[in-house]
Amino acid sequence: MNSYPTRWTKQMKVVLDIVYDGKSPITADQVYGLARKQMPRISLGTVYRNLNRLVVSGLISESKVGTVQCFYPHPYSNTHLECRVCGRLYSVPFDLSLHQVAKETGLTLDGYELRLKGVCKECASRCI
Amino acid sequence: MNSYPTRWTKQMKVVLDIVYDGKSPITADQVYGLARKQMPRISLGTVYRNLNRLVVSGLISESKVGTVQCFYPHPYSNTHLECRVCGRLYSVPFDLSLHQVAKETGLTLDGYELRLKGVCKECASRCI
DNA sequence: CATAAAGTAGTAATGATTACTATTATGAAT
DNA sequence: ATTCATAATAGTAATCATTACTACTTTATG
Repeated sequence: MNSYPTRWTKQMKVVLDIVYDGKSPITADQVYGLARKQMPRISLGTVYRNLNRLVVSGLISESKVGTVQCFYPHPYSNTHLECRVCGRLYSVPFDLSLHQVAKETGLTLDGYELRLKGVCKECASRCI
Repeated sequence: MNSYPTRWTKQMKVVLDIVYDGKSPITADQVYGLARKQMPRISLGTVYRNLNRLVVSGLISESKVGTVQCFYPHPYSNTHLECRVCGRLYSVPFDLSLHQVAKETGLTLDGYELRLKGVCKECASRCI
């Protein structure tokens, strides 16, 4: 599916630096916008290709927020509540012990995404 | 975002029955295919609209598998491993106590999706 | 330097989902 | 039962993130 990087190109370095410099999750399109400032002719396909290669190699991490992929400089875990009524996504302060899960399952893990499905407090209070 | 059903239509009943009768998760497109056998002129948009309304009302559940939405007759929880190298999705026999999570967070929950991020055994053994 | 393979730019295609619009069906009030 | 406002539908077009394709360029290596 994803290919492993074999050559270290200028475009790959630009993409990597942008993800590393970012303080918050960034989308492929945002990386594209920033990359074009340094390298105006870089193409969106190249940005996607390099982001995916960097994920494969473990240099950056990725997770889906809503419908779009977001990229992070480091392994990343999060918990969200997805309200089935309003469809909104809420960040939830809940932590899973990745170490414990890795132990129980015998898997090598970098991070997790926990999507809780239910009804948010606002929608619940409206008695819908 | 999603609208709440106010009228009980034939199309809604057809969609609901198909999801209820299914033994396994079903996509909107599959529901559309089955619905057309009973109601040849039903439109895909109507299938989507009714599926979403049924989710909002809590009569059925939904979760994303890869890039597509899947629908289930009952609240549904699952754990998957997403391999960052090959991109494949593996079902993992790990259960989270939803009751415990609900207690800790104070939320009303129907189910969860836990996406573990790491490297699958096959890719790990290839030493990539 | 030569050369094969990997990467890139630019553009077109994909595919699930949503939006739009004219028409039809529904349910509450008369 | 008939009327009537409005919710829902069919059919089609549009979105939009992501991937695929192709001719050209760059890279690593003998």
